[in-house]
Amino acid sequence: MQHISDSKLHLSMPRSPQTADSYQQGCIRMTLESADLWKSFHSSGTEMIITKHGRRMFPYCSIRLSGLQPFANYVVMIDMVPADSFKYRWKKEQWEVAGKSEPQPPCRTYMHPDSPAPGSHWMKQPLSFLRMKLTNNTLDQHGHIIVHSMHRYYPRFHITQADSPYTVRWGPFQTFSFPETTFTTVTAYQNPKITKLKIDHNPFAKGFREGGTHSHSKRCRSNRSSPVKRAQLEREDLCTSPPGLQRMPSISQSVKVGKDEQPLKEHHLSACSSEQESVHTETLEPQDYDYSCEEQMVPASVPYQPYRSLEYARYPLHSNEVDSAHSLLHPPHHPLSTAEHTSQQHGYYHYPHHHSQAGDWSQYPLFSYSC
DNA sequence: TCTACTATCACATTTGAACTGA
DNA sequence: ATCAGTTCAAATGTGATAGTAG
Repeated sequence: MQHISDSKLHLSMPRSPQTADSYQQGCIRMTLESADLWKSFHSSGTEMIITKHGRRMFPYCSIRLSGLQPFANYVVMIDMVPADSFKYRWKKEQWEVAGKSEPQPPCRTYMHPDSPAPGSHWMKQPLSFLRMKLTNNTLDQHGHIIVHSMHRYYPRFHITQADSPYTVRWGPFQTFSFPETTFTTVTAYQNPKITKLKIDHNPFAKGFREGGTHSHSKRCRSNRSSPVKRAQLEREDLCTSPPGLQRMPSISQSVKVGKDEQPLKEHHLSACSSEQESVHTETLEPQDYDYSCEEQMVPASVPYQPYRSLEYARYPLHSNEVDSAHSLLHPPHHPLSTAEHTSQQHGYYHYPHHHSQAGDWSQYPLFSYSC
């Protein structure tokens, strides 16, 4: 894992003799849009509401890409990675560890609706994952990303050259993540600072807030629409295909930053498929870099850290200790790692972690679902 | 009793079909 | 006939909170 001191990630492209041309000798860059917004949330401890039927993220993931081959097709995906192996609770105005994490829910990967698209398309404008939803319903049938409540996650972006979603699993991946996008999942907001931030920045939040109808005594608990209508809506939602363009105004600001370029550990990639899950494997041989799949992250320079009791003091997370914090926020793992791990027969990745509790997260598929 | 989750509310915003005019 | 721009109804998403479940 490499640490870079800014929000622009910079990756060396794998040089393939078969496909190499002038463009491939460049590098893929990914910039987090709304980095300032993410950081302001992160400084208070970002919380993401999750619901049974799926809830959008706010701030939502939006990135800018460069360094792609203009005429080559790419698929861009996102998934959620546990930031650590703890469960949290909100107590006395702060987050504290409430024990070990729950067993990992079914992992899903959300494919950007434009995928596959040529590099020129991806580089033309920022791409957002506004429509991606998070749910705590492990039986979800809508393809939403499944996460546990009261756990910490961070989004991870994957880019691969592919002409169709069905050939994705055979290609080399480049993986990116941003520490400031780490968040805690909740079913109801805990930190009032986060609530205020969301109301200030999220246009949808104004509707209810400014409506002036907060009195539940006036409310009629009967449904606004009949059960038949509601069921119909749910079916429609099930069939909804993502529209192309987003008209929601962007509040993002691209952050101009440095350009540290760091080669990462090697990943030998192989793949096979099950019904809905693909198997990506790698061997870790630091002497022999491949770059076929790599992940780069940026350390967050933000004061917020969850409170940890003495019981967990051996896993310090302090803003002054960027490296140790980073190893917790972003364990030195990779989705396409450790070929020998037996679980890979079932389509999981092995994540090497610093501490034993992380064993629950050691199996992590890249694709169990795409939407 | 406590904590976490779910359902429900009203309204601003988004979406896309329908319409209009060049 | 086609395209671009406009209008507007329906759909969507939002945070707060009472009720429920464990």
